[in-house]
Amino acid sequence: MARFSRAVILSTTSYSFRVTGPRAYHHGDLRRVLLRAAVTALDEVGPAALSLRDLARRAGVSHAAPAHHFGDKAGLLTALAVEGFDLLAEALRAAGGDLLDAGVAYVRFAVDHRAHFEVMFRPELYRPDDAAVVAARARAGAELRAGVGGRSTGPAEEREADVLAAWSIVHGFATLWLSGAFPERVGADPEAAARVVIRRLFTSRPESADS
Amino acid sequence: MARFSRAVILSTTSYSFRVTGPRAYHHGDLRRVLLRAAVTALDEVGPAALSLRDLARRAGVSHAAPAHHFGDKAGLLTALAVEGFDLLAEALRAAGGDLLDAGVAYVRFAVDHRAHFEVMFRPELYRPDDAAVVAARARAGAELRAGVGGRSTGPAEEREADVLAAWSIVHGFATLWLSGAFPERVGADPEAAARVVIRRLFTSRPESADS
DNA sequence: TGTACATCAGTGAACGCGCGTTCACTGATGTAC
DNA sequence: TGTACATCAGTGAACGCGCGTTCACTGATGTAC
Repeated sequence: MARFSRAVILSTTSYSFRVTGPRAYHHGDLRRVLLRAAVTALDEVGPAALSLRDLARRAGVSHAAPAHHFGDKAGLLTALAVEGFDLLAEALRAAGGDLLDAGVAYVRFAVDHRAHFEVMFRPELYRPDDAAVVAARARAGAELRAGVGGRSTGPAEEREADVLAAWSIVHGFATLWLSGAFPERVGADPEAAARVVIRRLFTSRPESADS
Repeated sequence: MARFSRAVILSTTSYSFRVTGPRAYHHGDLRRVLLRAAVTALDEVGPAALSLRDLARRAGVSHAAPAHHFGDKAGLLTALAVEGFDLLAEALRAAGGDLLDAGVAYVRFAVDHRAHFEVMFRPELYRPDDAAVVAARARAGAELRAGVGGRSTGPAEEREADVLAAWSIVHGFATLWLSGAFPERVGADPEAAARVVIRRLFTSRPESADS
């Protein structure tokens, strides 16, 4: 488990936090710059209006340069999804094994990394069967199960249902928050609101305990 | 309340179920045919690749015809969102005031009307401030609160949190299901799986009752 | 019943635009000698 | 230390395509008389 978490950290680092890449030829680190530009562009115009030419413009390189690194748009978004799943895995790991903290961390990740989050769960935008994506998604999934199912002592089916319930409630909260679906009275602090909502899980309500 | 539900039915009817429109000039009911074509196109290629010219091709009319009815793509998706919110309101109303039934109905709506569902919660695709959308969204919201908060007897803040929790869990389940994020072992029946997950809400888990 | 007219849904040619893709190229870097 | 060469990230011109938009038009329908 400790070794596994370490692997997650290293992987995340190599995709997102390394300042100087192993191969900085002419530009310096165009691959990373393009990924950053993609995040900005996704935040501004959304996935539908994203184009490689626009990213090249934002990065100050010729329009044909992005193809050298990612091939096409799906290739770029595949790299972004890998980065996102690794960031999520790290966020969940850092939250420890507590259900409430892990849930809040999930919501915080979605709000802080909106572009990554929206790409990750829209597999038609990238290549979900890519080996790096499959591995990164598995790492995030393992952290998710550790954050929720770890405290559960019931039968396997119950633990599985607990994981799905916790995942659903935090994913739904994050998605609805990002889309602006909640009424204003919910407030402006997603983490505080998420905390209140997540507490409703696995906590009985007197008048519905019989159902 | 009975009058309100009636209004929902009428509204839904006018947008979706009326076979002959009030104005069928040359084509017959091009507006409705284009909306149907949009649903098919959204299911096939997603919102990013949707184009008015493609819809015209599918409907067998000239490429300039859709502009007469919807102005632009956002106008068409606004009409689709209205239709979607009314269909959702009706589905929730038909489920009655039971939390579990309403939750399952929400998931069933998302799976059966995937195109509508995906557009509804992506406000950047349409005009969320359009009067018809605001009204339809309010109708669906009222049904949602009736399906969940109606059984709650606690203080207002608790009822509000209950509604957000229930909405989040069913919305998250539907979203994750549609994106194919769940592992295979969850099965192929979304309603059965949703039922198991929704039961976890407001039902205490022995080992976490203290948190 | 018949005619003349107004309405307006839908046509189709034309336009400019941004896109992805191709491909011969340039030139900075790393390395062999 | 210096030179010659191989590598390959990034260039830029060119292309064809589908898009949204415009606009004069066509022709079916409803209605006034």
